[in-house]
Order: sequence, then structure tokens, then C-alpha cells
Amino acid sequence: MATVQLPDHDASADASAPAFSPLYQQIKALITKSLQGGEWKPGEAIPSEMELAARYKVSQGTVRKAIDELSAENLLVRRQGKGTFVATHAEQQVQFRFLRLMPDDGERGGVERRFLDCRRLRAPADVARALELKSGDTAVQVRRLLFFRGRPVVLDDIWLPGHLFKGLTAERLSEYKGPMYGLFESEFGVRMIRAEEKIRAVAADETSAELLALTPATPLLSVERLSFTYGDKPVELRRGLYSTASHFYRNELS
Amino acid sequence: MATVQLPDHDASADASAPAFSPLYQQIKALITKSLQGGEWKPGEAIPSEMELAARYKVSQGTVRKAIDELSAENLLVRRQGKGTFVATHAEQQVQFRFLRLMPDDGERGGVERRFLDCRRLRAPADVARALELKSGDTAVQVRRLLFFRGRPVVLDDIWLPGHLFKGLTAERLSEYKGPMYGLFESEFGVRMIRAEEKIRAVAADETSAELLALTPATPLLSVERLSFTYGDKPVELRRGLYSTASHFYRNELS
DNA sequence: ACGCATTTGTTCGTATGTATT
DNA sequence: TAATACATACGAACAAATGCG
Repeated sequence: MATVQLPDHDASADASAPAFSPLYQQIKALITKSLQGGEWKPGEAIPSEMELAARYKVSQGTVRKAIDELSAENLLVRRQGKGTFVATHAEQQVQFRFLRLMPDDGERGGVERRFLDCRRLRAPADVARALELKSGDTAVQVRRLLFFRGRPVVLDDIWLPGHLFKGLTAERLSEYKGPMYGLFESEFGVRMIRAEEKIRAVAADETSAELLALTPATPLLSVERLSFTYGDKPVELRRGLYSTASHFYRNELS
Repeated sequence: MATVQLPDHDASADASAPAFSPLYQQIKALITKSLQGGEWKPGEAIPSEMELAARYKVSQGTVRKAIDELSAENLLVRRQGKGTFVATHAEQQVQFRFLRLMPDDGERGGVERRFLDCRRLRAPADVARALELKSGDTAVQVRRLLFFRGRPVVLDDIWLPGHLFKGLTAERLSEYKGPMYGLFESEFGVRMIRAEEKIRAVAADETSAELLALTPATPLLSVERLSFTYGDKPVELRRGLYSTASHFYRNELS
């Protein structure tokens, strides 16, 4: 049963405090908690609406509204006739869900990766701040290249909290087929559900120019991504350099 | 009443044809048509859910679901206790709804504009293609600068279909207080509801460098925006150059 | 090939709560 | 306080998609 099920009114209610939340929001929170706790794993089906309604002692429509919102937030995926499933990064359909770079001509074909580096070290101050680590905490740094049609296009510098990614090595990264966030999900139980990006234009330095096979000072997109898991906890800082000679960053406004 | 209300099945139904749509989708289409036709103007309230239910001879819940989607798409705005309103660009709250550039420190303060140019001419081939104009059709070209805290940060080159914007002049642009899309709405009846952006990194040329008060070859964000009105009709092509020395393009992924 | 059970999707109706005027 | 409008919640019925026997 939902915890504080609408106790008529609260006579001591004061202004500007939420103090109450609709039933379906409470159900939504309970479902989110189960997701966070790993009761249902990515790719799996959650119980049917009827079962959840019975479990929480609410109507099916209330469960439905909770799931509607979770599915709008891409935490769940509904499939008519089959059930409702926990969203996953390890699926063909939505592969590279977070990668917005597109080739000038047509669709994005196969993407190859090359991992340059993967090591554990004390998090630099700015990384520690972004990931909400204590100074001195260890972080994992991964550097990699992405190739579109054989050409290097993206150079990523990725920072992860060390305590969440024990045992992450370049080998495991290389072996794993599919998106990196799929590996994080299945091997480390860390699920990226949202991210914020800050995009700038910068000039390529010597190193990145060589890796991306272009001349120094070429303008590049600098994409700094902060990724969050449940509860808006930051769990990845990713600094990418994108070559936009024959690709562009695609965005939808509405 | 909605037109083709679920004619059981179509015996001749073939694969991959829609051939049917839920009632609430039909209602949504009817409401969209009224919006497009100008029956309710930006900022105005549309009829209440009950009234619409009566008009279309469906239940309130069905109208509600249609409005839910339209409001999720930012075509309508619901306000509890007051009604449902047609979204507008001419409001303080959502001003610069489409501008994603943010200063490195804190919030975006007041933005000043300076219009450099506004003229009518035959649309260049690439512009005509993007705006779906016939070759030879006239277009309006607007060039302007945006200033953040007194400093020039954005240089926009804007192209509009000539036949929709008769009488648009630099004076009218300058006189109008508020976002340009607000002017388009109220003076020309053209409502931007969606846009696609292609973002690249480029080097500043002589002209843009001077206008943005920086040195040539400085990396800049190139933001090409194609804006759409109802029915996914393109009605604006905007090419922006953003200085990202102390600002960044902010994006949310989910 | 057919039917059946399961699950989500759609639609209706009704009642009550909350916000605004 | 009352009227109005959107928001929440319940219940019920049927449709459509899927998978199994």
C-alpha cells in the first residue's frame, strides 16, 4: 500500500511545501525504488499492471499513470501484448541512445571503437567535483576513439567513480560488444538514465589532431557530458572531441 | 463526431498501413486543425474539456488524453483551475524557448539585439530547398547580433519564406519587444512549434570575427536551425554562429 | 491454422480533490 | 462562498498484439 494515502487534509499544511503527492506519484516512487534496488533488471519485464495494482492496493489506472510517466522518462518501455520492460542500453534498436553525432549523408552505419587507455588514479579536482567524490578518491579514466566508416571522428575522455567500477579494464571494454553503457549496466549495475551536455567549439591541439587524423587548430566540437543514474546521482563525466568535417551534432527543439 | 470512428476492421487491410487511429488521436488531429486554422490564438484559452467532449461527442477522458499529448508537445499549456491555453513564444516564462546558449556562470540575464540587415531577395538554391520554395521565390533575409551583458555572442543569419512575411522590416523587428518568434506569431500568424538543429565547429571568418569582437579563425559553434510550423512545414532557416569563450550550448539527453 | 489466455491500449462513466476567480 | 476547470482515482468493458498449445 502507498504510504501516506491522502489523509483527507493536513490541517497544519503550510504554503509552498509539497506536503502531499498524488497516489500515482507515490506508486511511481515505489516502482523507481524497485528499479534502483535491482528487483527488476534491465531488459526484464516488470509485473503486469494488474499484479502491481494488487501489490500496491490501488486501481490498475493508477499504476498505468505511474508507468506512463516512467516510460516517458525512458526508464521503462511498454510493449503491447507482451508487457512492460526495464529500459536497457544493450539493445540494437536504441543503440547509441546518447550519441547525437550523425554523418552528413544518410544514416549512421557501423561504429568501431578503439580503446587507448584505461587506468585508475586519484580524481583531479574538477572531476571529483563533478562526480561528487571526496578529494583523494580514486577514479577510472578511459580514453577511446570512435570510428565512422573507418575514419576517426570522436575522441572521448571518460571519468568514472572508482568505487563503482572495480575491475574495469581495457580488455573487458574491448571484449564487450555493444555500447559501453550496456557493459556498465550488466557488469557493474550502473544505469545511465539521463545526461546533461555542455557544447563548445575549440581548436584541436597536437595530440587530438593526430588521433583524429587532422591538422592542429582545426575547430572541433567539445562535448562535456555529465551522466546521472537514479536519484540524479552523477556517475560519469565524459569529455568528447567531435570532428565535424563530415558529421554534425543533431538536436531536436520543442 | 470524429470522422471514421473505428469501422470494425477493414477486410482489405494490408500490412504496414495505418488505416485506423484511436479516437483520441482523431480528436487530437481535430484540435490541431483548429489551432492551425487560427480558431484559438496563441495565449488564448481553448474550450474546456467538457465543452470539447460535447462538441466532438466523446467522453471527457478521451479529450483529456488528446490534450495530454498536445501539451506534451508544447502546443498547449494546461493550468489547473484556469483552463488550457494555446502555447505562445510571447511569454516571459518561456522566453527564448529555443535558445540553448547559457553563460558559464549562472543564469542568462537580459539579452539585447541589434539588427544588421533585413531585405527581400530571391532565395539561394540551398535556402529554397530547405524551405521548400520554388526556385525564384523570394525570401526574407535577416541578420542580427545577440548581446549577453553587453558583449556580442551570437550572429544569426535568418531566412524566411517571402510570401509569409510580407512587410517585415528592420524597423518592425527593432520596435518589437520580446522574442522574434513572438512577433512572427502575432504579426504574421506563423507559429514555430518544433525545430531541428545541426551543430558543427567552424573557424570564424573576417566578417563574423569583427562582428563578434574576436580574432579570425577563432573556433565558433555553427548552429543551423530549421524551424517547423503545423504539419511539419519548414518556415525558417537560421544559421547561427555562437561564441563559446564564456558560454556553452546546453543540451539534455534522456 | 485456430483458438485461448495474457497484457497493454482505448474508451466510457462517475466521483472527488485542488486551484482559480 | 460558489462556480468553473483541470487533476486524480476508481471501475468496467472491449480492442489489439503477442505467444502458446
